[in-house]
Amino acid sequence: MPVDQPWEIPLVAVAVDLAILTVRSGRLEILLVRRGIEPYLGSLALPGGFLASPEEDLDAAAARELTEETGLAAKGLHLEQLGAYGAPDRDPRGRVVTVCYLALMPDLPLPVAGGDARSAEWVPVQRVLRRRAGVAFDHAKIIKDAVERARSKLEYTTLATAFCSPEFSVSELRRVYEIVWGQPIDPRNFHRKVTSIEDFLVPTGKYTTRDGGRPAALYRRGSATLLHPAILRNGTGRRQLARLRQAR
Amino acid sequence: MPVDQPWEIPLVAVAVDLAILTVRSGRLEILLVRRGIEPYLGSLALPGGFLASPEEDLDAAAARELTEETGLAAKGLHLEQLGAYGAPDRDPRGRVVTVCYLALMPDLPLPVAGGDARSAEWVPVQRVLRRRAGVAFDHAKIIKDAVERARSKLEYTTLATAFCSPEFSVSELRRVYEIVWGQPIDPRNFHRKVTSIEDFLVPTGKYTTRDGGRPAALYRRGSATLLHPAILRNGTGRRQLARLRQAR
DNA sequence: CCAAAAGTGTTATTAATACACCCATGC
DNA sequence: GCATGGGTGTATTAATAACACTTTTGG
Repeated sequence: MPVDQPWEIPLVAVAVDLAILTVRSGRLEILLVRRGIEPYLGSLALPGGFLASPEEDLDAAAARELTEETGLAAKGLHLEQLGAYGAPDRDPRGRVVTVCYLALMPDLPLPVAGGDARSAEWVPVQRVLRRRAGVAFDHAKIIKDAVERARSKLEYTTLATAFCSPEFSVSELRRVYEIVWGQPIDPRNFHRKVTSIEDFLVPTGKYTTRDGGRPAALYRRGSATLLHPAILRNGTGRRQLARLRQAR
Repeated sequence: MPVDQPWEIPLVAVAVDLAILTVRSGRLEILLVRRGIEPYLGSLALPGGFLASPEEDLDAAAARELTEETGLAAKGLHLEQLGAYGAPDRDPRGRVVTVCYLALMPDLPLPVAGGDARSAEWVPVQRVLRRRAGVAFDHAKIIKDAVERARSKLEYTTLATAFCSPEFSVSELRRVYEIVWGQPIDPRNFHRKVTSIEDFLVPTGKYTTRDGGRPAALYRRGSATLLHPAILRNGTGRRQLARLRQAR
């Protein structure tokens, strides 16, 4: 915080970037835009931009960008701050500190036509994480952080439902977990677990057969936000670690 | 991220603030400084300051401030980014975005003499959270976030050891949990749990009687950073909730 | 009929909790 | 001796995991 010298304070440009994740065609994907100007012309980058005015709030800027990029009202979508990225050399044009936000959304048909929506496209995060898709600036690191944040929040919050449409079946919810975590989950134990957590899922009374087989009950998000007990990823528990150790 | 107009980009002042927590005299306390200038002259505030130069990295600025305020090398202390705070009206002097960092340290005698170290003092966080101590700017909110971050990280990481001196007993570690979480923990179950987690605590072979009673084995931090299974706070689990519900 | 997915029951193992009890020191 | 805290044992209960089995649809 400000202490003395109200002069010689370096001023920097502040940008707000968005890591918008969705589960689509069986994969975790992120919305990236093709850059139309230098630097990194033609590269993929996170959608975002500088503050629109010196008075714009960071959260408001993130919500504005989200609407601009997806055409959707930010209201109803999950949007949380991921962190600030401010390495001095991260932008060749000069000092830019970016505050990045994480957004989660279901697989919606994007009316990608809004003012700023240039060539936005969904890119599988694996392509970015495995360096198959080069992304501009330090965005690969940001995307890595965003994915890890999403992965860990599925464990102890009800956020997985943010990837689902308003009405979803237990197996659709399970597929979200499986895709985000990249590992299979026992359908039977999962069903029991999520339906027994209070206020996590509220039955709509409706059923669907869109996944084939016996009709599945449809649920809406409940009011719970924290999961107790948590739904833990395999591979991080002690038992799993011991198993891995044994298997060499 | 930068899209078009390389002009008319609002420039803002970027500050780096520190929420330095420690466990001291049986309480969780935070290092605050008494402001010597307007605004909020005379109020308590988080230590911090503007970037020293347009080239300074955010993490480096946080480490520099930490050293300036505590006289301690940032190396060895836990320092992580908490988030960016950028409400447009948070500083009456104009637009300031602050990137806040969380630092945890043991109860060390601070050689508070370093250049910038004005009147730094340890303040019990309860005094701030309960609005007994007015703090400048939006720092009450930042402190609230810092404490909540610390509390939740004790659950699933080995961070509690950051509050302990290099060699500590199990009960000293337990006291950290009890103080940060504000609730008693069964000493016997705690002992068993922490000593059974691999690479959490490494025995030094030494013993101490500084807490009275039978000599306690001294440990150093192990290499583990994540706890599996986690050490869960009471009051958040299902059983506890059910109990509370029953008790009305 | 069969395939496929939904959902229930059962059992074994692991972890959390509560608490009885013994141990090793200072005084 | 006694008080104090360190540390182990054990029984109960809850959560996890593995998997057999039944249900209900589409074709």
